[in-house]
Amino acid sequence: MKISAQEEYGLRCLVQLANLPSGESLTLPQIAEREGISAANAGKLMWLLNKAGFVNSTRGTKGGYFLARPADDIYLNEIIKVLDEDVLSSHCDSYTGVMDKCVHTGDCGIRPVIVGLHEIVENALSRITLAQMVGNEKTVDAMFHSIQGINRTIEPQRV
Amino acid sequence: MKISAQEEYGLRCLVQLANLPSGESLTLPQIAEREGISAANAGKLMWLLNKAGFVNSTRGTKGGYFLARPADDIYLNEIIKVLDEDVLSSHCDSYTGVMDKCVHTGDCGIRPVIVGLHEIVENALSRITLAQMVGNEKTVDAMFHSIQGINRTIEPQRV
DNA sequence: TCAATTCATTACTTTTTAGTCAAGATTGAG
DNA sequence: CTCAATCTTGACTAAAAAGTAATGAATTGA
Ligand code: FES
Ligand code: FES
Repeated sequence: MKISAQEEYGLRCLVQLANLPSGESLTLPQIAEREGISAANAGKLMWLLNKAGFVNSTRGTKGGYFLARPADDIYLNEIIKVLDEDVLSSHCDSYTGVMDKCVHTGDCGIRPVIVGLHEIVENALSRITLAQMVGNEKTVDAMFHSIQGINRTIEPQRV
Repeated sequence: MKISAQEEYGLRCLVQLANLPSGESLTLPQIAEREGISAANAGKLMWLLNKAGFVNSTRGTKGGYFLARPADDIYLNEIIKVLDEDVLSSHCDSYTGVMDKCVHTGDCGIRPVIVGLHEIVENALSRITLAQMVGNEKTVDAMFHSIQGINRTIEPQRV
């Protein structure tokens, strides 16, 4: 269970844009430098994010990328869904071994656990916006734990 | 954020062994058939799990694999740690782009989120035993949600 | 003993993911 | 208009993960 390179770097690039004063934009070399990746790689990531509607771009001198929507309106689960295709809905089509379909047809004790795990992650991500990732480590860490702390699936107790 | 093939199939093979009546064992072809993977692949997985101490094996006719410990004593996070190396503790060494180290030295808003996500998963897995994955889909699903429901990180409220 | 069965280990091949390159298109400045 | 800066796009290359093959070693039973 790990995050892919595309998710990691794509997310980082978006945070760089979210970090920007309103009206400004970043070029590929600028993004690349700030994240320590190559400009070519940044280009590919921004292309994906552009296609998905998270960023807009302008060409030519003074061109660059900027967020297409307000950062506090973009939730991380939307981003992750674009950067790494959704496996939650197709688990049994993805891990088929040498067969065409999962062998545990119908009754399966694995699926609820794996799918449940992915749901937990999805759930956690859907509570965080891009805007909330801007800031220093301490602030973001506090935000994360505060949000996840509220993530209770238990019913309120009666007193 | 997805589970790797090794995690998926390794876990499945262990569940097959956990499913077994006490004293019995499964050969590689048997495991392979039950999981719809090749015997060679099953062999590699079982080799890993054997090295890690989750299963024991006997050779020769009537040989096979069986759990080295009681299934209700094996937690999923231990298994996953063996099947897919731990990324939780080394995030900034893994995604370094073209540099040697992460660029956001010291103060980073990404790390707490990524690390936090992995912690959530680790946490969820550490609450489930292999024994709890034996059973039909409905039972396991109920077990999973019941356990995760209790997974609250919020302090008890004062009244 | 000897042959069949089974695990053990390492090397190899294939597939997938990650990352790079190069040619093209658009924009703005002078 | 022309040029340099910049994004766009698809093909290409490299690296990592997944899966296969082959050889060797232990065990059992005839
Ligand atoms: S994992 Fe797909 S049916 Fe069990
Ligand atoms: S992700 Fe490593 S320092 Fe930010």
